[in-house]
Amino acid sequence: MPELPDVEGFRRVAEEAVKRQVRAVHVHDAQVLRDSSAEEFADALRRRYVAEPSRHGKWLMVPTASSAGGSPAAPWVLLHFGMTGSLRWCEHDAELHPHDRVVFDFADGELRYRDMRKLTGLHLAREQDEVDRQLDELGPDALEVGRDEFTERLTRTRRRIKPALMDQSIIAGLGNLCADEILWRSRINPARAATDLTSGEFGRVHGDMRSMLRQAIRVGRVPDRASWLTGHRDEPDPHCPRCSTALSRGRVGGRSTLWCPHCQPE
DNA sequence: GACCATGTTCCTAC
DNA sequence: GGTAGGAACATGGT
Repeated sequence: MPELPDVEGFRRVAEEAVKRQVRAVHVHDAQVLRDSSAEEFADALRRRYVAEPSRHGKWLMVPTASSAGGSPAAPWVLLHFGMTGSLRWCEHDAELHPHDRVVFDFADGELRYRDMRKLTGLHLAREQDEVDRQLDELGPDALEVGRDEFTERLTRTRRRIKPALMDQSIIAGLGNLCADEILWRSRINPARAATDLTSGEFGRVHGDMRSMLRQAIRVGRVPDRASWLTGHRDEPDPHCPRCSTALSRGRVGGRSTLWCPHCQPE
């Protein structure tokens, strides 16, 4: 699941816990902790209060405070969801899922980090510096970046447009599904060189990116509607929702790619 | 068993 | 140095 719209959904889930005190942290699988042991992680967060979470690209950042309304401070929990991660608010008596790797326990419920494949995980940032260092590796958030900076950053590279869009250091937040969806809306072939796009085409991609993300955020994930390209990914013989041409499948930048050969010509 | 999967990082080759 | 391709990571679905 997790691309920008999904992580924005998880941010809203994390908001449930704001001002609540962490009673305990149960680490069921320490493999998802990237830079701390289960003990360090749990000890650092126990009795801290959750402060306002923020999102940048596919990263969710949760600061803590020493009192319910206290100012956001270290330690922070930085969450990445890989390909299969999620965050959910659960009642205490809800049965533990086999993929619930870390549970944050509060008086009236719990926050669960669930992840099947464990490709990424949770970071404990003990100082503001560590949060900044993580953010430094990311480009501007896909929802925040303006048209001019968007164009400027993407024309700096000689790569193809799809892998460039998905490069988190250029623009943060877009994954495989979002990239395909945006390029289909903009009628741009995913294998075209980024430097080959005109200024008008970049304007279109930027606008389509924003509207696509806003619509997806409303439902907290990338929808699988029939009117969206993404809604046809898993079909054996998918057709373009716009012109009914048989869709093409291939690999671009090492990722499975779906596009319409009629709407998105080379 | 083979192949595929919404992500990231590391290695090699051109 | 930039770019592309492949493998690795860990797990499950078809």
